[in-house]
Amino acid sequence: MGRGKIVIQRIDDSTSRQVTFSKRRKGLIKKAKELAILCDAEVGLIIFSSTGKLYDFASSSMKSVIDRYNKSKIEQQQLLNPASEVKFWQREAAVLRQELHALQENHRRQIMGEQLNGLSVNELNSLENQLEISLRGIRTKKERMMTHEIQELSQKRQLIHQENLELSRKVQRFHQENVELYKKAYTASANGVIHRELAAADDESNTQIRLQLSQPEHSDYETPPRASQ
Amino acid sequence: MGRGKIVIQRIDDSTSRQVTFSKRRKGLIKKAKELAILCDAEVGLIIFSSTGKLYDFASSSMKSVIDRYNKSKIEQQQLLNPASEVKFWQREAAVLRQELHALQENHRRQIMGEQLNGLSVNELNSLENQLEISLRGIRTKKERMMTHEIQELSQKRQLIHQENLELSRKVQRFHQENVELYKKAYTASANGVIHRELAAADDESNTQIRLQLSQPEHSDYETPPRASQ
DNA sequence: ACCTATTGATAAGC
DNA sequence: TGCTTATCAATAGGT
Repeated sequence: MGRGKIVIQRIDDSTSRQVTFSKRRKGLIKKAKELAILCDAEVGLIIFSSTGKLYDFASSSMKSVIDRYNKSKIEQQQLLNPASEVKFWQREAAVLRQELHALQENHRRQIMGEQLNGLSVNELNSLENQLEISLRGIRTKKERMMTHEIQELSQKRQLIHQENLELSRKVQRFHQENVELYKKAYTASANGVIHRELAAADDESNTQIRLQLSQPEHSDYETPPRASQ
Repeated sequence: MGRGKIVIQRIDDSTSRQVTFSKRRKGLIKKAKELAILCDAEVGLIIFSSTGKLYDFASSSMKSVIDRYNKSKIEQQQLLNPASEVKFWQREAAVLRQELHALQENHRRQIMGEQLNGLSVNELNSLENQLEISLRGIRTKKERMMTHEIQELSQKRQLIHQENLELSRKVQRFHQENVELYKKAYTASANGVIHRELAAADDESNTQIRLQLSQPEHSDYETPPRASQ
């Protein structure tokens, strides 16, 4: 829809690509909004420009959408083990180990067996080089994977921690409200017995909350991993 | 765009809402695809119908998009937290890589340079062996460190997650108490205006909490934090 | 950023 | 759900 028809393939000219990106991104987000409103749907849209800038829209909140998405996906494929991610990396590590082992085995067979078949020193040399190159490749890959895993774990932990902080705030807010409501109820009502009960429960919760609240603040991550419990 | 103009607000008739949902969902996904292709963008789109059915599109993979989104979001607010753990490990990995590289470089210099100084083949042989032994030692150490780190991160995540669950329960309990207290206050007090305010705030919090509460259930934290081996 | 000719999306109806 | 068509909305190309 425009002055002319266009083919849907990467726009080569960087300028018009950028212009088109702006226009269409705006349109896409508008339509996402409309769909959410018209059809009472929950919609989340994430866009990264080719330059890496993030644009997003969510009818509720992106967190809610992503959580619901993950929940759906997990429900969808309950066939798979819930420990999928760890399992994945375990499998991956096993594959790498095997790969390595096979290579070593191969190597051994080569130099033990075929040496007798009269390979020249040059041939052996190139064989050795080849094997060393692939070994290095495997090591690099393994290292990348582990680094990646560490990063992902850190990120996830960060997310959970943020959630934790939010929950802490929520607890505090509730407690505040609770106290206020209690005052209202207590001053307004003639019956003090029931309320004294509630007040006691409140006090009990209160101390516990203070403990909880102090935790996230002080357990910063750079601290050694020792579980303090 | 259609036989008539429409107002953007929830379509009341359930049938036409469903029909519109089908059409517009299809259109939205098409446009998301086009944007990704035309502008070389990474796009993720998640749609839940009002009946809860999930529809999604991702130009790469949804995992990739969501990970990148989280990364972006964390980076955005990481201006406050420059001493980040991720950065630390990135640095650490870089250091290890350099160490390795330096060693290899050293090795090369040894066998390339000092060979001219008239070392015997036997001497060179033992030198090579020595270097390989120390290399292997470093690799083993590095690997142990990374594995250890992964285990620790998993454990920490698990701990924080448990904290999270407890906080969630606490929030729920508070909310429950809150509701009860509110009832007391409302029935006992003559002044209804102030309390209606409180009740509204309560409702708002309530929905948010439900979202929060539903989360931990579905994330795969129950996964044993144990890294294999 | 703004302007239109033109294409594309879709509301309504079957 | 799919097809058709009149209409409206998005946008390509230009300024």
